[in-house]
Amino acid sequence: MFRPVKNIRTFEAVSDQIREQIEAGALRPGDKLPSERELATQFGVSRNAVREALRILESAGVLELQKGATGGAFILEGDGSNISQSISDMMALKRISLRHLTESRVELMNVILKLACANADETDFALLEKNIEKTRVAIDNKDRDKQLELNAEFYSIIAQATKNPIYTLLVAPISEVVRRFVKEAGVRATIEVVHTREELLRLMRARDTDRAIALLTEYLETTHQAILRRSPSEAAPATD
Amino acid sequence: MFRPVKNIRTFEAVSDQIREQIEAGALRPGDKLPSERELATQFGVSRNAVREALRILESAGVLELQKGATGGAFILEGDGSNISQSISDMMALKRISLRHLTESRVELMNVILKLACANADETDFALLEKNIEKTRVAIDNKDRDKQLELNAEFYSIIAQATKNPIYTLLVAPISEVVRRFVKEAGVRATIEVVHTREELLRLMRARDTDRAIALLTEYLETTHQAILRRSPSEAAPATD
DNA sequence: TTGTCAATATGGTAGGACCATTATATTATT
DNA sequence: AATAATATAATGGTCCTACCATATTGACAA
Repeated sequence: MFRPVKNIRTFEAVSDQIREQIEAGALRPGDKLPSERELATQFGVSRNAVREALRILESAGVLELQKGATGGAFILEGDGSNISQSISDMMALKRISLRHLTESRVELMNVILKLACANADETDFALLEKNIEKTRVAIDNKDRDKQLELNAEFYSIIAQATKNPIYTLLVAPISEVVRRFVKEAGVRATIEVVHTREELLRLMRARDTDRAIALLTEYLETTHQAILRRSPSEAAPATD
Repeated sequence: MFRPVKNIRTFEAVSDQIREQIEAGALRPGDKLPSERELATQFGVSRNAVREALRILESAGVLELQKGATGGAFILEGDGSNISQSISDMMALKRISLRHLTESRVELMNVILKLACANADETDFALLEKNIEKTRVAIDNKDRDKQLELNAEFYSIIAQATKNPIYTLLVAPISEVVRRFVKEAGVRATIEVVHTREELLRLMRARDTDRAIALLTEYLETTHQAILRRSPSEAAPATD
């Protein structure tokens, strides 16, 4: 029984070491790393290798790179938005069908809404109120991009109300893919969505979990049907 | 009202274009990209920029780089396993706690198990049976790595039984992170897990959704407690 | 046929050069 | 003295060239 020959690449060794420092707590959010040139000499590698390592960590949302005299690599808080990007990537590779998307969206939102009803506080409700109001304006102005953005935000706020950041991470990519479908299909939002969300907010405030779930499920299914009517091509089954 | 000056970096433009090709379906899993040098000339940028773009996509789990004469960048299937690294990062930055992870795991598995009970066919059951049998052997042989691998596979099979690839995508990274914790904590598997899973399989075959969910939830909570007992440091509350 | 070795294409690493941006120090101007 | 303009320096971003390590292929010899 032999051990596999280690084939670690230079830039991996560098990014691993930086990750270790973060895990150990030696590097904390807000900290600044030495410059690329300095890191290169400290690690004894080329600046290229350092750059690729930093690039990985940047795309992972671990740090941020700033230009200029006082620039450099700064450790971030980490909001997980990169995870959403990854899930989006995976969905693109899987060629997710609308049916699969809607099904998981309904199930996920059921769970999230249940937890949100239980854990939401007045801050969350206020955010939802503000979001609904902005949505009303966007619909009046026929600003579709803004409206789609607020749409994703709405579900994101509900996810945050669960007080478990993982749900926020899961919701974002799903909203993103839905947004793509909606945009392609050219589905237009009516003022009804505002009414539905106001009603949903009322039910959440009343902690009426069951009715809230029922309302949201019905609404999501309606959206699903609207997209299907507009773009029958998307009704085709995915590759798996 | 002015438009923001676009400040997109070269390697971002490259990785974005590749991502677009994937989203559009022009690039599919298994496809091979031109060599770095060829891409550099096609994009009209330096090989450095191409490499950084490929590095990002590689770390995102979108593609794989192979050395040698017939090497190159190959588009991957996208199984979501790379996302686990991002989740680990967020946990290192104290944005996600083990409690968060376990809670969402329980909720997610509840949903998945419900759908799996409804949609699983004999093929899925056979896979689960084989997995359980292999787990029994691994435990007898005290092969912990193998056992942890089979553990993740078990949940993956259940996710696939839902016939919705999104769930498979979501389960993989969570299983992976849990695996890491279990390994670090040194939690040992007993033959009991085999019994539990056999019972779960029985319930699934009987389409007894409620009892199946209850059993799995209890088991997952037990696992959570076992990890906490072994590594009290992880019990520390997160920042939010 | 089989094994050996050279050729070749690919990703990985290195080092140097220069550009664009940003903050700071310096100088000139009012 | 206060302010504005300018030079300076540090940093990330980009490009180029060269070379290394690896993996496949094909030629050649045993």
